[in-house]
Amino acid sequence: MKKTESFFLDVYEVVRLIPKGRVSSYGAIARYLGTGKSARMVGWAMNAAHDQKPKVPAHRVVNRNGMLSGKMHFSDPDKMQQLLEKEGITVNDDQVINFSSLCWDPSIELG
DNA sequence: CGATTGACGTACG
DNA sequence: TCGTACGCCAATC
Repeated sequence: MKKTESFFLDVYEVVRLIPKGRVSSYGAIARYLGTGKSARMVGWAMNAAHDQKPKVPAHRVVNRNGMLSGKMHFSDPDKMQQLLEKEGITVNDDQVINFSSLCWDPSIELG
């Protein structure tokens, strides 16, 4: 069984579940998937998210600080912030404002 | 097969 | 508050 593959798909699935106008963190997703400390694997999965047919809203995934650490990996660095602002999320200095309230933790929201 | 890297997070000083 | 160090695990060199 391709463990890594299911892990990637699982990450994409969770990311798609992030409601519009909300954001999540790599660590929160990692913990929900059971990887726990391996939040890097979530980011690594995101690296391949561009190739996914169902478009993955990777712009809704930021680090635990609410900083757009992955903006540079988008087609255009500013695209990520534009998408977030388009959904009603305020971004300043590559950082999500009021992130604490906007943080969408799957381990909590999904139960 | 060993060393390096990385869209992270926590710990320590 | 900020910078450095370490762990985590898979992919890449």
